[in-house]
Amino acid sequence: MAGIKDVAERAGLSVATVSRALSGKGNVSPASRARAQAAAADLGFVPSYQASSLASGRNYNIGLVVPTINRWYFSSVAEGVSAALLDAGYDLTLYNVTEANRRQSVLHDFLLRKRVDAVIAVALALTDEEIQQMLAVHRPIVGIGGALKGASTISIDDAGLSEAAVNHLIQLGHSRIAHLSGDSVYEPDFKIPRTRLAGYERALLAAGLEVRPEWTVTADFTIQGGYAAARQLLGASAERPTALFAASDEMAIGAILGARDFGLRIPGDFSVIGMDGHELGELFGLTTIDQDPHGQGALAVRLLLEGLGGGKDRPGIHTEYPTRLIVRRSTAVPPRL
Amino acid sequence: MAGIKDVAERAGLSVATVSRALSGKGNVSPASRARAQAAAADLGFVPSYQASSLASGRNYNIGLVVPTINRWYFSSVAEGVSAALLDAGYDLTLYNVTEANRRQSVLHDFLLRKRVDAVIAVALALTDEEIQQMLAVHRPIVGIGGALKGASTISIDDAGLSEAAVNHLIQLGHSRIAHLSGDSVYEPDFKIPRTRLAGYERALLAAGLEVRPEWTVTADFTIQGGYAAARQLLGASAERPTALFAASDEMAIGAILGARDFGLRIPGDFSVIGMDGHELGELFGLTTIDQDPHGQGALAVRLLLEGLGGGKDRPGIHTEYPTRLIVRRSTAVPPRL
DNA sequence: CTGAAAGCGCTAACAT
DNA sequence: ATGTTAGCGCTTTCAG
Repeated sequence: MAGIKDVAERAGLSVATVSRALSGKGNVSPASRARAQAAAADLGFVPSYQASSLASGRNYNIGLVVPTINRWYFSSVAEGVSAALLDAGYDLTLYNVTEANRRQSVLHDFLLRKRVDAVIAVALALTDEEIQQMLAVHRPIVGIGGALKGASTISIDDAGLSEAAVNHLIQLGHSRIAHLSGDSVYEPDFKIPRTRLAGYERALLAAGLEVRPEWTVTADFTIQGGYAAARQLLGASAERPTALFAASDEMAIGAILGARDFGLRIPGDFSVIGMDGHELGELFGLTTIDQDPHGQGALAVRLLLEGLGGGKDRPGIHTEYPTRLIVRRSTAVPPRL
Repeated sequence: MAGIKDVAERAGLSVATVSRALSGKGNVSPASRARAQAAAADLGFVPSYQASSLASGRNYNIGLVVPTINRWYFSSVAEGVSAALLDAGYDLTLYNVTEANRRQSVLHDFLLRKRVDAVIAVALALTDEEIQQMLAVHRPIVGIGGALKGASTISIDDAGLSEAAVNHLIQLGHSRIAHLSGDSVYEPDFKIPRTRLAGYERALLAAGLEVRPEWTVTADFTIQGGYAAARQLLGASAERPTALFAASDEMAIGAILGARDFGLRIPGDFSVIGMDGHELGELFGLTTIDQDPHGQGALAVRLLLEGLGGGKDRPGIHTEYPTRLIVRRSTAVPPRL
């Protein structure tokens, strides 16, 4: 295990110069730099992160906190974060927090222990105190998918986009529009399902359409859940809706599958619009609103890195991430009665 | 930022005693321990990881290397690893290595820099040299999903299980059995697709059935890919197979969808068996071989922790992870001709 | 059982 | 541009 000292010795330089030469910071003559690099290469020198972190206070490591890594949205964000971080030479520490009690420990034991320079929290509402703690020790936070008081956030306009999705259906001529909502048990921290539901209702109301409670069903954000809920909806409603707005693409796909099993043709008999931009949507011809989670992850990293590099402690900024409506084949005019 | 020194002062003890009291190592009188803990709590003391890592050489951090986090298998492994690690008080550093050239840098810059105590590599063939390097600096490795010379590995019997899957079909009476293989472009490091293909061919041969090249098609392990490949198979074959063994559940599901679009009924007209144990399999009634990636991830952590704790530098051990055939509704006797 | 002191390997003033 | 010198905050001999 060659240390910087060995390198210095071999290069005939001081450790300080070697450190500067290797890190690129500070003034070093080209000649010394070359000698340092050569010596380091010869010895297979690899600097110790802990030592340099301890000495400098920087970690080159950011923490990513997600409720699960197993759902498309979250793994897409993670991939975006990971790629951006790798490019920047940072490590990514993954905190897959599940139960409520574990959150405590994660935040306290890990994040606060200055192992990470910053935190990206996805769909996780931190308390004001937690945020203040992090910020107090100079650890920037960016939240994806919801408001985080005092921290920077990236999110989409859930209510507005839901409204737009429903309006797409209304413009096609639908008036019997159901909603497949997400169960907040599975999204405990943010009220995304509720916000999307609110957008749905607002669009209906704005168009003078009735909000029928029996046309709002709930599932767990998965294909399986969407399938079951859609069957319930289609099988139990006295009057069947002609269109459905699902709060996630996974549930939308489940609904398409469920509707098919009921002998309904998409979109001839039943239109479905989703939300997220899931890659599987293409296969099902799913009309959806693409929110590019990969890009959101990359943006979070950029914000953080700029904040880290620029140094200013400006208060959190909020970014509304751009989305786009992708019209495919799962939505069309309602069937003639 | 209270340090251990402040705690020591407040507790009226030396830093050494506080360190021992808080870490639980070494002999400390109950009274001192209590005082140290109280003082630490009062001050909100949180030990610095880098400082203790630097001093002790231990990191409480393991690296997980995956080719992608976006596919069910890998995110399931990651979740298993993450949960087990959290329980043990370890951090998880995620290395999502994609292109070949990045691998170099990941291994060198990150893994070797003693940031991690050990590495779990999923479906990633490390070179002998890479393994030796890691082992040389006392960093255990466990590989999941393939052989890693010198390191410990966890894998399933790909060839044997594929054979079993095909035999399931043969026993049902099928003789025209196709194979949906994985494209090794997407699995560059291990020859899993080839191994599964070999098992398929072996089973056919053992049963005296002909291996027809046109009945082996290839996709990228995804649902979309499986869908397209299955349509190709079903649409192009002069003589249509009555059953299909897919090298992943995702592709199997795609194939079911593709077959449905061809008007085939599963399993009446066409049987499909997959491999992996994807949670979506249930919805499609997919017969499959469950390999429990979550459990494999947890096991990898256990192996590592035991190795780390026990200390012995025994040579890598190989574990064959148990699997089970789950017979659902996608396989049945072949149609009468 | 406890304390003093010597580092862990590097970075960052501060001199030169 | 380069070297010297303190630490970063903790763990760990080594004495007592």
